[in-house]
Amino acid sequence: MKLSTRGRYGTRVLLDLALSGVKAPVPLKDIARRQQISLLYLEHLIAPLVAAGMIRSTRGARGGVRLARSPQEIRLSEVIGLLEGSIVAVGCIGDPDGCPRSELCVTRDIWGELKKAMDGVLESITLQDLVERQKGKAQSVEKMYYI
Amino acid sequence: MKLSTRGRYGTRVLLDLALSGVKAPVPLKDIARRQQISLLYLEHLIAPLVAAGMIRSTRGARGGVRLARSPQEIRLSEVIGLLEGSIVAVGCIGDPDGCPRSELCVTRDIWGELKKAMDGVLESITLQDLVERQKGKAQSVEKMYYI
DNA sequence: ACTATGTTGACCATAATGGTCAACATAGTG
DNA sequence: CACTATGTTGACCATTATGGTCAACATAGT
Repeated sequence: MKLSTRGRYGTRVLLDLALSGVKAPVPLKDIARRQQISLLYLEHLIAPLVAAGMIRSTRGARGGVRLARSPQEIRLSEVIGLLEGSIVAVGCIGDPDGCPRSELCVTRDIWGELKKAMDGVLESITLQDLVERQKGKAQSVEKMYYI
Repeated sequence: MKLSTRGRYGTRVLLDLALSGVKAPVPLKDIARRQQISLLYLEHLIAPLVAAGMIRSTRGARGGVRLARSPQEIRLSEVIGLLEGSIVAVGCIGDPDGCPRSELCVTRDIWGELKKAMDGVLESITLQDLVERQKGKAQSVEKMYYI
């Protein structure tokens, strides 16, 4: 049970975009270099984000990608949902008819609670939160170097 | 990102053992039949649980497996940990030197929080809790049939 | 026209998942 | 003692997910 690179890379890519703060399209090449992700892989990574209208892309020279919404309006739950599929995606949840003992099944309830706990965490964090945390961290590191 | 059958089957097997409440060894064959799990797969499933001393096995005729501890003392966090490995097992967590930017990485923190949330849920549930929930459910279903 | 980008679908290597098989070890039973 | 019912172990296998690459293409600037 683990988070794959998709969710992690994707989140970093979005944070990269949010931090740069520019409105102009950012070439994937730049993001790939900064985040140390293969460009070829990155192209596939962002496809679901583009499809979902979370980022907008521009082709051609001076093209690239940019956030389609403000960072306050992008929740990690949505990001992870797009890139990893449903968290704790147990077959018997969501498809109640899949399991004949769904009514009686206690363990099923547990996986549901687990999912809810994770959703809660991710729902509560927006891209803007990440940006602020990042800025805070960078600052404290700077201070450390001064001392 | 999903829970595999290992964690789910394993939990059901333990619940099965706890519900039967017998001290005598229960043959894997019986558990496999009740839980609809292939016997051959089940044998492999329980290996880590035996190795960890959560269940005890007896070979030979009239052998089988039984809980090595009381259900109050078995937490789901431990079960899932044994069967699925660490939840949200992101490489960069646990191995702080793996990632050069671990100090600065904000997303890393998020995965840590996610893990904590899940651990919290699983830590709080013991096998005994499952037993009681199950009994409650069975009862309410009975009532439904009476009406 | 040319070049710099993103898009798409095919392809591939590796590992994880879910499962089976066969050989073996061990404990009871007749 | 022979036999049978169990659990143990390691090899094996098919399918899918993961992580990635390649090549052909579409499109927008210069």
